[in-house]
Amino acid sequence: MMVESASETIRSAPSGQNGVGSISGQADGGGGGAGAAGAGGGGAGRDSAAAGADSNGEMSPAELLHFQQQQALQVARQFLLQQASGLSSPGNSDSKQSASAVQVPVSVAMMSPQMLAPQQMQQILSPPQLQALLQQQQALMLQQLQEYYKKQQEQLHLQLLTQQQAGKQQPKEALGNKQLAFQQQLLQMQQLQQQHLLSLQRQGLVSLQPSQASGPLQTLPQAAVCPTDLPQLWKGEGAPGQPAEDSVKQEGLDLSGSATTATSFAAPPKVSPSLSHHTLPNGQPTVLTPRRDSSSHEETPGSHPLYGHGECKWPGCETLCEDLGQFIKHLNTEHALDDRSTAQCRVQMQVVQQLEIQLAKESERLQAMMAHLHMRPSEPKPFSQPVPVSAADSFPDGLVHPPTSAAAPVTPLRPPGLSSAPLHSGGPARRRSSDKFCSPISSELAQNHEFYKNADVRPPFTYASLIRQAILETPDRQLTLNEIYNWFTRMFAYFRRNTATWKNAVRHNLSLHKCFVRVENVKGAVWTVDEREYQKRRPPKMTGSPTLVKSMISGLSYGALNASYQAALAESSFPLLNSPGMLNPGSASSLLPLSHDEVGAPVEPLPSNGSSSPPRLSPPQYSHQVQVKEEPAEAEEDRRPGPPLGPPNPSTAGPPEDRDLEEELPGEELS
DNA sequence: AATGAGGTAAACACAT
DNA sequence: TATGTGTTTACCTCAT
Repeated sequence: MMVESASETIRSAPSGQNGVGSISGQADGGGGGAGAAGAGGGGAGRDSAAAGADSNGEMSPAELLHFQQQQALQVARQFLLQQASGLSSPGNSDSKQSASAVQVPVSVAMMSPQMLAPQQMQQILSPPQLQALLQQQQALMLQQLQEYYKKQQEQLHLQLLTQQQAGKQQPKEALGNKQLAFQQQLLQMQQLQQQHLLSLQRQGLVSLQPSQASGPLQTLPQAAVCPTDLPQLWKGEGAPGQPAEDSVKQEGLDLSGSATTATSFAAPPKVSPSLSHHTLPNGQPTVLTPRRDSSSHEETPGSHPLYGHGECKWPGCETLCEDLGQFIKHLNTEHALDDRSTAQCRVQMQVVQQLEIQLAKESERLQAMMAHLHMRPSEPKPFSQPVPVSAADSFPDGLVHPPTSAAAPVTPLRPPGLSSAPLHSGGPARRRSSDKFCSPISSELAQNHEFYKNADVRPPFTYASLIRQAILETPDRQLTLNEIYNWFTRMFAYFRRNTATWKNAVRHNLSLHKCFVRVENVKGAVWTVDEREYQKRRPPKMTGSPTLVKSMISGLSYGALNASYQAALAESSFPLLNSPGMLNPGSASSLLPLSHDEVGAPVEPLPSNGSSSPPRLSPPQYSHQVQVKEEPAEAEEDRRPGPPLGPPNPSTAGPPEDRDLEEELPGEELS
């Protein structure tokens, strides 16, 4: 016990909330503080947990692997986007085309999580956010890598030139037809490098000695960074000197390493939100230094996919151009429609194809890995839950889980539904606010089921809402404490650790909230949910909400969310799957965008009293609940002392289904 | 600044 | 006695 609690303490520290405050950086500037604060207070013997408080997020090897896989995939995707967009643009030089392109949702930057510890980030960010963040980070990384590659290319170029034309070598401009061949080779080389990079990243474990390289790939060691090396990239250069050490150190994939990794993502260059990402029309995020930022901003309107950072982005060309006009000129002269350009274009095409193939493979691999690594938790336990084990996959609510895993290999990375809540709240996702605003827990869960199941991310729901969800998912609406625990661990990777902490929290919540009713059962005590009480506890304020929703969304959009992204957010945010009949998350979300909130809003709000029962909910059910609670005296009794109610409870016997529906709608929605 | 909600830690009682 | 379960209290953070 002692041990456990001790470790718990350590772990819990990070979760503590010094959310935004801790600027000191991951490891823990905050940790100590938080710990101290937390422990310090109480008069009673709180032994200071402060001592060991170390916020290092811990990742098991499996988790780390998963994480790295995700990164690799993201990188690949990014590459594809970039390559693809780069490919498409060459033809026309007019800036309008820039509009095309895929957007990389990166706006989350504003959250400037840079200084947060991994754990904190997880708490603060929702899966979608994390994902966006990851993308952002990877975009940055890519940028770095690309620049690196370019430099390497240039070097190679020069080498070749010097070798073959011993004499005056004019930079790239002077490239003649002869150089064409070289250039193509270079491009292919680049392609190889990229692929290699991907695979290396995938493996994560690979570390290369800077010196061992030979030939054109010489650069790989530095370029081929495993996630843990990223910080170096961000810092500037591949620091040829360190790689050996770092790689060795990180090869171990120990916890600290993983923590570092996570952190590294969180602590990218300190780019101000506005600067941090610029998503070029071609979907290529550009990392802008403050200095350039301004200029790029100006350019943005008339930017060109092949133009960024004041230089030509044409493969192998880094010609500096003062402005877009000059660039256009350059483009027309240097990269006009000729053999060379078409050849390069062809190469680029191949690169894209290769990457696509690579991506597919990687995706497949990831899927397999995840299936292997995370299956365990979801596997039926000997435990035998009174309820359908299937619960994990089919929510009673009638929610249908998106065929995520099967269809989208990357699912874990991109939870289908972007929960707006977290974005909105900006603070710890679990905060009450999030609880209220976020999409219905059931739908959120349904949509991100796989994600939460596999990613060690703290779900943006309150314990109360989670407990409720767990209970409601069962056919008979009741669970023993242990079953609740199991549900938590089964559904959320996050709760597979820190057990003492969250279990305590669960118990605490069960006892604390009136909405949870303990019922004596034959086998022992089971917990049920008093929906009415649950509804009650929601503050009235949220009621109106259209405004809130809007503000929320606008808040979300804050940065530079493009319309589509916002729309997506809006959609996913309020997928009220309400209509009892059709609870198809997918369809629901797609069908009801913003309007939902309105629908949902009214429902939720009704905190005041029974009246609350959301219009369309099945009143009967509520009445049920009401009855239980109706009698203050009895209710009370019911509750705590838990006078053995014969049949666990009304809800059970009767109309589970109805309840489901209704609950889903009103309750969670709002919450 | 006050208040409420939620999270965490811990003490304590009770049952197995 | 060791554990698990429940309850309660205290303190903290955050949002309103």
